[in-house]
Amino acid sequence: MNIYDISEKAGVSIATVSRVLNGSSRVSPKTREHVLAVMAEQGYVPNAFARGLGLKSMKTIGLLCPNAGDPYLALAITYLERAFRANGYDCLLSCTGKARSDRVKGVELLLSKLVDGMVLMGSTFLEANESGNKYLQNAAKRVPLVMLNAAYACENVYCVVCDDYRATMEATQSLLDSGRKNILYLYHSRNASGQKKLAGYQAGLQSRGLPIRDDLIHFFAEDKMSVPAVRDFLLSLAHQGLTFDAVLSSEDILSVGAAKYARVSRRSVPESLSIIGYNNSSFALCCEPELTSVDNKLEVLCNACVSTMLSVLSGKDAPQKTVYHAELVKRGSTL
Amino acid sequence: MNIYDISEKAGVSIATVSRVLNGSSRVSPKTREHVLAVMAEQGYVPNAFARGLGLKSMKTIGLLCPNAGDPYLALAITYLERAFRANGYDCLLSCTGKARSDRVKGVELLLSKLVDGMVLMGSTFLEANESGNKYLQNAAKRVPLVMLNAAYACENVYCVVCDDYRATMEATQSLLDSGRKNILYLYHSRNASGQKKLAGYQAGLQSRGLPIRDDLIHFFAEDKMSVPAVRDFLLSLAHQGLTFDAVLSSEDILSVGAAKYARVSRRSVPESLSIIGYNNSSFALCCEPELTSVDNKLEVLCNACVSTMLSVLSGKDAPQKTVYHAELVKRGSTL
DNA sequence: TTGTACGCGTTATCAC
DNA sequence: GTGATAACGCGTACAA
Repeated sequence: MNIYDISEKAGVSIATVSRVLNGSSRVSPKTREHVLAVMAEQGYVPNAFARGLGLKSMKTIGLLCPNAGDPYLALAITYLERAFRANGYDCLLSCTGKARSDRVKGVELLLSKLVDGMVLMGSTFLEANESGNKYLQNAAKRVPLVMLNAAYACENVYCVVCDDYRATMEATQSLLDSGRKNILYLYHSRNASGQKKLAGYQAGLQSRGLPIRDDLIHFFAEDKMSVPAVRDFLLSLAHQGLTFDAVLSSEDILSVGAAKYARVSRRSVPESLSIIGYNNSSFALCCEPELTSVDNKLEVLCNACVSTMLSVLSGKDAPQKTVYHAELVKRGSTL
Repeated sequence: MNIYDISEKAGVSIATVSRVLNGSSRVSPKTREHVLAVMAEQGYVPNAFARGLGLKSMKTIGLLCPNAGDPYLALAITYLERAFRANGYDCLLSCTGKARSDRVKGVELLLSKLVDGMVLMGSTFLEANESGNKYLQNAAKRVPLVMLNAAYACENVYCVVCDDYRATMEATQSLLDSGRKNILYLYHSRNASGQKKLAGYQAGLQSRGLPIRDDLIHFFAEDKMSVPAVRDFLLSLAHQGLTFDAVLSSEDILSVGAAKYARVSRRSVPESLSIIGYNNSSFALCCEPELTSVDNKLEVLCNACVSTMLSVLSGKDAPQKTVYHAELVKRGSTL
């Protein structure tokens, strides 16, 4: 069942059928009705490949993420997909993993599928050295790129970020201003966003005249980022004699580990230990008391990604960079 | 840069270029080398739409899920996408929500994009009445359907499920055999899978000669399925005088709520209250003690979905239904 | 307002 | 082995 069959059964040319199909202007209401009736009767659906061939687009967006199993990124996928779909675009998903070669391959694969644009989720896709981002520059020559939570200045690359630096700085200041002296900082990623968060923590300390102490800053590799692992690690830290009265982390799950440490070692939260998480996820609600957490407005960011992309695709100009401010959601784990 | 350009620069016909491209049969090693060299030099990538038009396939699988924000489904997406990609297929994601009309639309939209097959995640896509599943039957006439965690007997529909019934039955028996008398059952979904779990719980009770008590069975709507909400609900139940010494749930997060209830009301786990969750997710590790949980082997199920789909697509015959057995992972929340 | 004819970039079927 | 050439199904100038 193709456009020729319809044109024949309807007694018109394929051009007319095509016009009806594309809601195009000049078709007499009468023939339009008739053609539509025939199409409905025959259950006709235009061939997407042929259409794509002609239009050079199948209205598809590539979604790249290092790992869709991460609840945070999973949420982002939901938000992005929903918004794109509402605007007539489908999403091709590509979970590349973090290995550089796989990420590059993922980008190329999506390009080879002729997506209209790509959204790159998280700053994992950014390399420290400029030459490492050559693959992004090349991709941007073919389709618009929108980066979520990553900042990269480049032609045809648009960035939507939350101000992680300011967020952790303010969280740190909030802890200090409530009387805390020794804030443990736990983080799980050294990518650009992870570095910003760390820098914000350090800036927060310095803004109150406190030194940056390496013994209060700890990194967790991905496979070590489980609640029990963090709990045990903090237990060992305390056992070694390290003193701390607050924990700030780059991920709620790390802070849940801290809460667990507190319970096991009978330290009361928030009286003896303040805890702040990041992402304001369901995990923040798992603890007793519930965790104060930085809400980085994921849904807002995602919607901004989509509307930016749509603007670019429709030829309108869009902001190269959009920055939102995170919000500290205060709950029972802080004074 | 298309196949004509390459053929011209290489001094061969497009037929030969096409043969080289498809690793196809009889091409002299010499010309093959030459053509490959020209393609590499020109950075030629064949047009996916044109290829799709000819082959009637773009090697794309449609992934349908009611809600990718659900960590469980998010994980499933990761597993499925990874396995399909490893086999040369891309995934078109469609998060439809649970409304019936949207689900039907989602299926139709993927069909209109000419996917090679579809994976439907969760039994949300199954209706109770047979006529409600007409849309699945129709879809199955066009492409193979694989259902994850849903059983539906129909031509060209393949199902991969975990035996939820047996899983909750065994979990229930395990609780009873450890001396528990009054098991609270909390669930969050009334779809086919949710009904199986509930039935398993009931069967477990009856297998030990206990009655099914409606006052011990409670449903949580999606928006009520948060840790604090469950905690508060259990507090109110206890306040009303209901006695229970164990909680079994259809979702880890519900059980986390139960753990929180226990802490707030100073009931010790597992001495005074046993708790079992479902899915064996990260949430099960958030509590102190960690939760015993039913591991329904999601990754195994997903891989089975993919290999089933690949078999069908390659013309081999595949099992109409594949059933796996869940495993009760015992942790500190049970005796 | 409607129809004709060509282009889009491949794959596949023939001949040679 | 290799090369013409016809599909594949649709969009769209251009003509009528």
